[in-house]
Amino acid sequence: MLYKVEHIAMSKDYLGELEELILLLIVMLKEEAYGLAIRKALKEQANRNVTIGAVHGTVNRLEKKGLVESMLGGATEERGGRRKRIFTITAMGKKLLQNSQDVKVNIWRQIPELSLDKQ
Amino acid sequence: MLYKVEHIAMSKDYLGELEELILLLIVMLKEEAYGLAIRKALKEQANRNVTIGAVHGTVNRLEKKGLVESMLGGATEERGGRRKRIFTITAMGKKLLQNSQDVKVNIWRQIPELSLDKQ
DNA sequence: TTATTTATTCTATTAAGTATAACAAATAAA
DNA sequence: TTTATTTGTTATACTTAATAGAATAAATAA
Repeated sequence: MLYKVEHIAMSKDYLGELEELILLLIVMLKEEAYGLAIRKALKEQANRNVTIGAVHGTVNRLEKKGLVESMLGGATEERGGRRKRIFTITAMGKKLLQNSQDVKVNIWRQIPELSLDKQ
Repeated sequence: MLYKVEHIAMSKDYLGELEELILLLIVMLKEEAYGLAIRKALKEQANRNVTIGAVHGTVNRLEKKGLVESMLGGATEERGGRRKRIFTITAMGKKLLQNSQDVKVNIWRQIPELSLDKQ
């Protein structure tokens, strides 16, 4: 059968699961918020093993949506390797991140303690 | 070019964004956790307008993963309409839900208040 | 120049999220 | 006892997010 397809392009007003985590980690990591460091933090903080490709895919999406900005780090550090691409959260990113957490905390508050106790 | 595709089927140990929200709402709604009520709660609690198809798609996925169970509600209530399919969270669901929130709360705790203040 | 290190980008694919329409089952009304 | 109305779930088609794995790029060191 046929379906009417009416696609109104607009940026979602909420974050994907990995998007939220990575956005949080970018805030946490500050000046050290770049691809590999984010990947490491995901492992340490969330026990998540994501590939570096997945991390970059996500930060690029976040940047496209205007939730983060990026700039290249200095090249004159005494080490080999390419320059880091440092990410920082934007005002819009902050708002969305705060809201995502608020919504969940609010629901948690409406759940009586016993509901989630281990039997 | 060619890529080796080695698919090891295994259930992820974390929740998608909507999965987490709906799982939380199922706990909150208790005996009233069925499709339409979940949809309504998403609107009220998270300001999310998702279609009923999206809700059922998600709860079915959650059940397939063993994170919720469902059973049909009584039919003898004084109202028309089909019987409700009531969802309850499983022990595994609880564990995952608790962990998802713990991870995020932990990162939030490592972020100095000022990092997210409005300028 | 070549090797090593540190990092990002590209390609292909699966999984999650979504809208819309169709269908099903219960009671109420004709 | 059919038809309407209400309340609900299922099916289909599609877009976006998440992912793995390989390739590429740019910096310093040998």
